[in-house]
Amino acid sequence: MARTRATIMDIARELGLSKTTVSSALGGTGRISDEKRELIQETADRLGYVTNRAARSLRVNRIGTIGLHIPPVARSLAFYMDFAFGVTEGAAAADYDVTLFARELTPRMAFQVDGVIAIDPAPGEPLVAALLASGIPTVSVGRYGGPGEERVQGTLEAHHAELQTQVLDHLLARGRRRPALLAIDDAIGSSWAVDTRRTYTDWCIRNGLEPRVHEVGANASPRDLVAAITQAVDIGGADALVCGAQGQAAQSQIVLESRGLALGKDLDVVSFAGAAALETGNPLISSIDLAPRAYGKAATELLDSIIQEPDALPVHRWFEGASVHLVR
Amino acid sequence: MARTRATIMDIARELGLSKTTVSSALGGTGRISDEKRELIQETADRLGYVTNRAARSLRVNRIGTIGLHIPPVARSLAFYMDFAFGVTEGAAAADYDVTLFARELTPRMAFQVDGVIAIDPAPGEPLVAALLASGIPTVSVGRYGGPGEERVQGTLEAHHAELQTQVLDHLLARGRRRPALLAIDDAIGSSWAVDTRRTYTDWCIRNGLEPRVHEVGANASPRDLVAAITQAVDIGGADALVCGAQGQAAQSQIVLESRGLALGKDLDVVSFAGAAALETGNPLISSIDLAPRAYGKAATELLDSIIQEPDALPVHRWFEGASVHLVR
DNA sequence: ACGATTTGCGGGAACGTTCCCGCAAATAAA
DNA sequence: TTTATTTGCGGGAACGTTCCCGCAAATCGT
Repeated sequence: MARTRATIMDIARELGLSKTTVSSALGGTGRISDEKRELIQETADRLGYVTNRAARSLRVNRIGTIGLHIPPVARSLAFYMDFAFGVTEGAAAADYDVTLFARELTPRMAFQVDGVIAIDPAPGEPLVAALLASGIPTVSVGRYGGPGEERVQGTLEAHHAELQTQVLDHLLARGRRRPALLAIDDAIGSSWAVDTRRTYTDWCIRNGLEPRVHEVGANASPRDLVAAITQAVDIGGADALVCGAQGQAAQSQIVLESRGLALGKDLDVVSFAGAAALETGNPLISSIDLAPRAYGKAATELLDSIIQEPDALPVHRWFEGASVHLVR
Repeated sequence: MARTRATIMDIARELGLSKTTVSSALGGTGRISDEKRELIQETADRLGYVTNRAARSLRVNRIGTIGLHIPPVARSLAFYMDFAFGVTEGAAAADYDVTLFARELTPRMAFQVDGVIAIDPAPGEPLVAALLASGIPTVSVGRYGGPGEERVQGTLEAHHAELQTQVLDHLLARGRRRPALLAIDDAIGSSWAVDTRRTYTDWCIRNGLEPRVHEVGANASPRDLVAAITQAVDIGGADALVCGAQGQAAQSQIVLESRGLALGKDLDVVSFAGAAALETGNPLISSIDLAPRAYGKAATELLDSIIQEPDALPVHRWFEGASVHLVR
């Protein structure tokens, strides 16, 4: 069909105007009468004009692409997938492409992006460190605790501590006194994983409860999970399960129910990172909805603002889109 | 650090040559003495030169980006995440970027890519249909059964039927006579889902067994899964569970083991789409490893060849990277 | 009414590549 | 030796934008 796209010159010729006029009309710059601006916009639509990103990139000296780094250990989680789509959504709005960053960083990759979003980076994650060293505008979602942290120009964080405390308080209000945390293995070491553990422990101490932490591992097999649950409930006598990773609360639900235990009565299960159809909206599971899609979009917006203003001081921003869902 | 990248002109000046010479040396075109070619390559590396994709795109009239469409229903599956990384890997090798396609297609998106990969498209998936209508080179991974199918210029398929039959035969060899299929809800309607069901049913009939199909839904909650398993085993008296979706076999494992059933003895569980750490390599679960990463890479290679040769006839290609893992 | 300013628009260059062509020197064919 | 051909390289244009500047006409201030 449309083998060769309409250019700005086609519009100009069609209307007997100059390319400059058309360009500034479309770009919203310069001084142009409203009538002409509308006229130009109209014919642009009619001709199916879409601006040639290569030409623009070349001219304005911007790549038009942002990189997205997802921690290798945890890529399978739905959270990251949703987050990625949130990023692309925000990117499209600001006229960026998104490229996924795989393991190793070739120097060329660093030059092919205007900026990078790293979600839940482990401190010292080699790819991120390399990116930072090359001076590329970088947003860390969750704090990056590794070397070169001072070069991170933007950090986006959710109110994990507050949200988690709300859920824990709710547990307390329901009379639970022996809640156990199914914590993600520390090997990941993301600020989220670290903070979660700390929030839980501090909260326990503050409320005079004994912390019960059980490691599970981000890619835990169902068997590992069962083992951890058994350990927590049978040996530890837990009366509530606080699940860190997405989906683990829902899985715990089956395990416990298959033992004849009733959620909400015999014990409670809550999720710190509720999965869409599994936990969020589950009438028996209190959960935190991290709103990954909006989270990703917010990250892109932050990155974009940093790219626009490269010399600004490092900025820390809070993501306000997360929410808790409490049962009953 | 590197605020402004070295250009081809910088290399030319440094060596007292012309940009043409440098360009063709780097691009491997034209007639150049080997000595000069090496020399140019050397200094290019030394200066950290990396070709400006915008300039190249503009000149050679190619976008340098391919779109990836993942079915909205099933995005959370690890398979698609791995597949996406396989695509980016292959794309990097052929010097493409990858952009994720979200729900709606704005006409501009269609013009911002050289081609599209659609993995497991539902027949009639609106985004894919729109893409096809716009005449963009398109690869369908799994068959696209919808309107405009004749415009699909490349199809990549794995030998699902053969692989699945191997697994089923293995079940038969182990003495199982009442295997039940946990099938993904037909709403998705991808060729994989349809073929799977058909393969199972035909195989049953061929072997004189009664087909037992239980719907589960791609985003089934653990509870739904438990219900299906209960139905299959308790009511249907199944002696083997054939799981369609990734991760369901591993979940079935817990459900069954928590009932005191021994996998491999009392009954068998197999997966038609083994998840990496959960099922593939699980000593109790036979599974098909779809090798999503390699699969994705193969898809990009196919798409690239189509982009190079736009007028070729539609091509169907088999992906040979999948494999089965049989227990014992 | 006359100068100053603003408004509306166009010419041209530049971004970094690739590619077509041209041309001298070297080499081969006669 | 003379004539063809090949080899090695450079000049210049073009891809589609954006942006700086210039300039006439319209509008304003007094």
